[in-house]
Amino acid sequence: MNIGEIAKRAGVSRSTVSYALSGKRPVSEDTRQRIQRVVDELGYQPSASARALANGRTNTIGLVFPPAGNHYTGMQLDFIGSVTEAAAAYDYDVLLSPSGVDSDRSFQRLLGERRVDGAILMEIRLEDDRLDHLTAVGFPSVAIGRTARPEGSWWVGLDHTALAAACVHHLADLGHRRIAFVNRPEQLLRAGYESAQRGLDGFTKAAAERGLTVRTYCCGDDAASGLACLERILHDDPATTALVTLNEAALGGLYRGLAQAGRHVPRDFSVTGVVAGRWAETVTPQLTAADVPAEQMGRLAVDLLVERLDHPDAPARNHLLAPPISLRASTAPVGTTPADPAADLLVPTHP
Amino acid sequence: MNIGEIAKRAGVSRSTVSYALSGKRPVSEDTRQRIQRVVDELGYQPSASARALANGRTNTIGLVFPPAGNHYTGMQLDFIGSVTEAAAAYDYDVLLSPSGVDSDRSFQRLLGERRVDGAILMEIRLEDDRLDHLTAVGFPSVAIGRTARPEGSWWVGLDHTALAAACVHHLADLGHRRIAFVNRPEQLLRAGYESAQRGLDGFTKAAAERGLTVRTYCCGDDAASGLACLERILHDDPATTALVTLNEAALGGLYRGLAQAGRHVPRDFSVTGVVAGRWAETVTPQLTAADVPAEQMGRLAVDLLVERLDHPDAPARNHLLAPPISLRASTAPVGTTPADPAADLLVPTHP
DNA sequence: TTGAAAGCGGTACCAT
DNA sequence: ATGGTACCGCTTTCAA
Repeated sequence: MNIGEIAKRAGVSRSTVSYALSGKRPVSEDTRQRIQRVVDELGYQPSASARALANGRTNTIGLVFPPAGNHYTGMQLDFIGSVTEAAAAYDYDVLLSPSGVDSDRSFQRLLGERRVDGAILMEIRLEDDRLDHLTAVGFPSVAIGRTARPEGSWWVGLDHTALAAACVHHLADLGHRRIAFVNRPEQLLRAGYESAQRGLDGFTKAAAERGLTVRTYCCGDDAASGLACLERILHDDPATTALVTLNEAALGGLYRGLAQAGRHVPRDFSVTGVVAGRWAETVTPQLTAADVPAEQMGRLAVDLLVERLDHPDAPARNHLLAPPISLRASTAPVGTTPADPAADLLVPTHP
Repeated sequence: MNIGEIAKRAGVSRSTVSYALSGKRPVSEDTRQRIQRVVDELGYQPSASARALANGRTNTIGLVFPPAGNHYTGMQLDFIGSVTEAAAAYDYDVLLSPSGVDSDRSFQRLLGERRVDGAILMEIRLEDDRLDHLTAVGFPSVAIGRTARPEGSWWVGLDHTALAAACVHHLADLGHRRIAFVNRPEQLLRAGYESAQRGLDGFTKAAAERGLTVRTYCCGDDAASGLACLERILHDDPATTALVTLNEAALGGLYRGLAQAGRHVPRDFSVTGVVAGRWAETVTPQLTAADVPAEQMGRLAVDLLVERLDHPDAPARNHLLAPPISLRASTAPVGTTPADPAADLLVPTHP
């Protein structure tokens, strides 16, 4: 079923069908209706490939993210969801590309074979060869995250430095003096992941400013690593009373480690960090955290990209977000005394 | 940069370039190398649209899942990840389509505009108009889940009936007599979602078989709903000692509800269900559950689809999985006495 | 207001 | 072993 068939049945030329459907040229109401009737009857829809070939646009955007091995974090997945739905609202489809670096086959296909009109990149590194490549060839793209020199480029990012610092100040204000930092995996930190790097930076500086005693840790993206990490923290400095984490996937393990060590949250130990909101609410006690507005960020990234696609020489735009800390139940003043016996939980040495 | 340009520079015809690159016709080693050199020099890659138009294949598969509002469950997201990576291994790209029903624009585009060679569908309903449509038009697809009449079609599914029943038997064996069932949201159950329907069925029958007293609940896909649901459970029958859940997203809320009600897991209350493994391990205590092998299922679905695409008249194949219950820490014999004082936790009325 | 025809960039058949 | 060319299905310019 192609446009020629429709033309024949409607007794008009192929171009007229094309124009009737696209509205790019006036068509007499009479023939327009005749064509529409045939189209409806046969359920005709133009071939995406043919159209893409003819006018050089695929109406598809690429979503690039590192292959996560087995596990994506909740945050990454929230991005995928929100980008997909925001794109659907513009009638764009989303093509997934699990590519951590420039040279990944999937990334090459996306660009080289012109499968997409533009791309959204997740998990940005401070020096990101994928972005360098895209910028070099002038390919329309928007980053979720900032490189080391984000000026003049398109992105929507989180102010990880400020967020981590805010967590430190929150804990310091509560009287905590010895706190730990639980980062993403060491491999990612070393690769220069923006959130890991800037987060660590913000944490370290704020802690120095407040004169706190700190230790920083890298931690695998899973519960087991979180548990192990927490054991190291308490082993290295049993007097630690709080931690800040960027590692959402490890959160469950951190909590379990605290429970196993007999530290009650938040009475004996405070936990906070930067985590997507709805995941912060699944743990008990609910996590006091700077909520990553993944939904909003995905939508903004799509808005930006669509704008850029519609106006090829529009000046670069971006959004830097710094959501406030949502106070929930995982932080408390250091050295709180139990308010009632019921709070006296998880303490192994109990008469 | 197109194939004509390459041909010109290499001093051969366009067809020779095409054959040299595809290997579908012998080309003298000499010219092949000459062509390859030009290709490498110019970084030529054939246009996906043109190729798709010419040979009728896009080398893309569609992944169809319901628009989830804001929240995808961990399981859904594991599917997306595993399907994408499995597809990448076959050099297929994945196009996302957030479509719950046949009539969604995105679904229409996928099929009508022939954007993909085949599709994988998630969140199957017992009567699924999307699948009916696909089958009717003979479009290659594989379902993750089974309809009411799965014979002769392509799918990879979970034996939800058996899984829910296994959970019941596990609890009954531990001595539990009054148990609750926490299902997916009512709207999904009524829409005929396979897991919700078959799971409920399996639970109900197994409970009857064991002569248990049960209540069944629908519950929203989020922590707050889980908390509310648990409160209802204990309100409706305070003597309830265990629950089975299919609702992964509510799990955190269920746990919190139990803690708030002063029920210690697993001493006072056992929790089990059907949940993706890595999410079962993030909660404390870790959930004893039938682990949904999302990673494996995604891979199998892609394998099946690729096989179907390569052999258009291969007979339908499928995989029905019934993973065993992984014993972790959230279930225990009913009425267990604390082994040591440390276990004496979360009980409000404590001297 | 409409039609004819030249691309878009490949593939593959038919020749040589 | 290689070249010429029709064709995939749609868009758009040029003409009428």
